[in-house]
Amino acid sequence: MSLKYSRQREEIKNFLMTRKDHPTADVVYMNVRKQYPNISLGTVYRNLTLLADTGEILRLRVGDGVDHFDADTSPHYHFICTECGSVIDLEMDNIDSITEIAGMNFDGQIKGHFTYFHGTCGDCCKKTSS
Amino acid sequence: MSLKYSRQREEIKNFLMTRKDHPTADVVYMNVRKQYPNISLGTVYRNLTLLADTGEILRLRVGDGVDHFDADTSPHYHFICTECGSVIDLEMDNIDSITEIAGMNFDGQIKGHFTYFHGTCGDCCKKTSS
DNA sequence: TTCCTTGCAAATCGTTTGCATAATG
DNA sequence: CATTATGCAAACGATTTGCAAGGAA
Repeated sequence: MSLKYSRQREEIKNFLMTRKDHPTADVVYMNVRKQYPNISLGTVYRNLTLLADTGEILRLRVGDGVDHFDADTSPHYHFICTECGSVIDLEMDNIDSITEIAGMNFDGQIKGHFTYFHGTCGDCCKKTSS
Repeated sequence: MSLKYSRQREEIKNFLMTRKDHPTADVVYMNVRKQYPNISLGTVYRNLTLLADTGEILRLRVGDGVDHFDADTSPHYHFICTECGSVIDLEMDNIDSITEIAGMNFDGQIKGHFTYFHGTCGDCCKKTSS
């Protein structure tokens, strides 16, 4: 089952690369529709899944019940604002050591971890204090 | 909107306290039904949400698309086996320092983090190697 | 009697899938 | 030509909700 080119998939990936706010499938759909008005939500979902499976994009499960997607596949962490729901990249030191810490008293094999931070983002801090 | 006693809620919480495998709402429903055959799934969901909101239980979003629930509200971490999907408690040192690390270059306010470890559990390691 | 809780069923939401047709290699 | 991708609509699974009736304070 080799992949064949598709303009839709290309456009989906291009759109994702222009955004650093980790859009949901629906947001991708809304935007790609500007270029391809006939594209269907199903096609968007199929291609997002395809791109995530091949490792070209990341599927983020931030805990709000909706999947978010990220074209930046380099290792990094995310922050979710509990006020406005925005998903923001964090620039921080590597914390892979926690995987070792977790494995110390565990008899299985730990391969990695999913971590996301939560709190109030910069913008929402200003709104609240004003 | 103060809470009123309900046998169903009591039984749901009691059942959760007997399990350390972090059941889903459906599993809770199946089991509580043994005591209360007429209980509805809706009631189970309503009470699980209620108990989670009051902090009496934890709602775990482990990334498999289904919510899991935990009556152990003491701070601890979870491991999810990618083979069998089981959710297991981890006994490990505190890693709250990662919240500080994450906050160093961030202008918002980080309140905490959700971390899930994944890999192959002890049982599945044995199965695979045999 | 007030108001929270229940059971039931219908509704919702995000996502997946079947199918006939279109596009790619 | 063989196969993958598409659009559309229907199907799905988990969870939520409206409502009339039941139970707690």
